[in-house]
Amino acid sequence: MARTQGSHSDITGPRVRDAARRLIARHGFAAVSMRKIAAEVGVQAGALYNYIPDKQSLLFEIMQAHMEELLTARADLPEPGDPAQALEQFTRFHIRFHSNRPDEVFIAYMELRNLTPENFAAIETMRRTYEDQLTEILEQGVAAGMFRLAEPRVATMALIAMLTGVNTWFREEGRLSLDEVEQIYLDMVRRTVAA
Amino acid sequence: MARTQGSHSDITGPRVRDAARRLIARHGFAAVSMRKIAAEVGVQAGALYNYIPDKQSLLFEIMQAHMEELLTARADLPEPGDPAQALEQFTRFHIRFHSNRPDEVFIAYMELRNLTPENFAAIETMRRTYEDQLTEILEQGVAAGMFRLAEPRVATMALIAMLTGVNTWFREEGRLSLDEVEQIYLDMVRRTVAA
DNA sequence: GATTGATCTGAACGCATGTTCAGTTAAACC
DNA sequence: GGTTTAACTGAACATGCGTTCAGATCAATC
Repeated sequence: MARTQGSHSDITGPRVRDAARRLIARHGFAAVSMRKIAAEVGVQAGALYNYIPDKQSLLFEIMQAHMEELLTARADLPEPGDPAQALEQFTRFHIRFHSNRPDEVFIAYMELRNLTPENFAAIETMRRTYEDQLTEILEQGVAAGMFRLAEPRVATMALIAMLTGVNTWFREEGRLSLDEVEQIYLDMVRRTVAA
Repeated sequence: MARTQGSHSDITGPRVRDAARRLIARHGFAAVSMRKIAAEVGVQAGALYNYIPDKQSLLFEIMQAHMEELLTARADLPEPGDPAQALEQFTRFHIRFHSNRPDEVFIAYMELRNLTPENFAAIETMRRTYEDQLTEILEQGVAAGMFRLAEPRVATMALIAMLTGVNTWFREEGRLSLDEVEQIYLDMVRRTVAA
C-alpha cells in the first residue's frame, strides 16, 4: 500500500464535499454537474468516483452529516434546570447552529425532493427527532404550568419555522448583530408560549 | 384570421402553465424538461413555444402571476378598524391564501435562484411590498400602544416565516381543520406582538 | 532503483436537454 | 368548397449529463 502518507485522498475527499456543498447551496442539486464540482476541486469528473459512489450519495452524505451534527451538538448541551431554561437553550442553540451553517441548512430544506425514498426517510427521521425535542420541552412546560399552549405540536412547527427563518434575511454586515437577533427571537418565543 | 373561435390556444396556453406549475412544484424547475411539460399537456415539446418564449419566461410568469394575485387579493380586503384588526386580517388572509396555493408558494420560495437577475429583482420587489404591509401594521400598533415590539421589521420576518410554515405540515386530511389551525396561529401571532 | 498501487486523466458511452423550423393538419372563413 | 392560417408534429441542432474504464503518473516502499 503505497502513498498512505502524503496521499491526496485525505485532502481531495473533503474538498469534493466542500465544493459540492457550496455549489449545491448556490445553484441547486439538479443544476450542479459532476464536472462543475470536479472543476471547483481542480480535477477531472472521473476522479470524483474515487470518493463517492454516485451523485445521489453525495447529496445524501451532505444532508446526513448535517443532521447528525445537529443532533450531536444538541445532545452535548448541558441539562437545563426547567422548561423555561430548556426553551431558552433550544432557541439560542437553534439560531446559532443554523446561522453558522447557511449552506447546509439551505440544502437540507430545499433538496429533500432530490433524495431517493430511502434516503429521504432517513433524513426525515432525524428531522423528526429534532422536532420532538422541542415538542417535549413545550409539553413539559405546559404540564408544569409555565407555558400555555393549545397545541404543542403546532407550536413546535411554528417556532422552528420562525427560528429557521433567520437564515433567509440575517446578514453578518447588517444593522443587527446575531446576539441582538438571538435576544429578539428569544423574546418572541417566550411570549408565544407564555402562560 | 381563422380559428379564433374554438381555437385550441385558449385551452392549451393555460394548460401549459398548469402542467408546468404542478411539475415544477413537485420536481423542481431544473428537473422538469420541456418535453415532460409537453407530455403532460398531450403535445410535442415544440408546440410549447407557441405560448411561451422560453423556459425561463415560463417560470417567471408563474411566479409573477402568483405574486400579483397575492397583492391584488390583499388590496381587495376591507379596511380594518385598528391595528389589532389589521393584524388579525393579515394573519387569516396569509394562512388562507397560501394554503390554497401550495404549488405556487413552494415555487415562489424554492425557485428564486433559477430566475435571471432582472426577473429575480421583479419578484423580490413584489415580495417586499407584501412584507412592508405587515411591517406597517406592526408599526402602527406600536405607535398606538397596542403592540410592543423592539424591532417591527424583525417581527415581520419572524411572523411571515411562521405563517408560511403552515404549508410545510398542514394536510387537509389531518387531525386539525384549517379553521382550527388559523385560530391557533392567530393566538400565537397576537401573543408575539402583545403589549 | 525497481516495484507497487493509490490517484487521476481523457476519452468514450448512451441519453437528455432547450430550442428551431420546414412541413402537416384541420377548423374557421368567404 | 376552396382558401387561409393558427396549431401542431417530428426531426434535427449543438451541448451537456452521469458514469465507466483503460491507461498514465508518481510518491512511498522494499
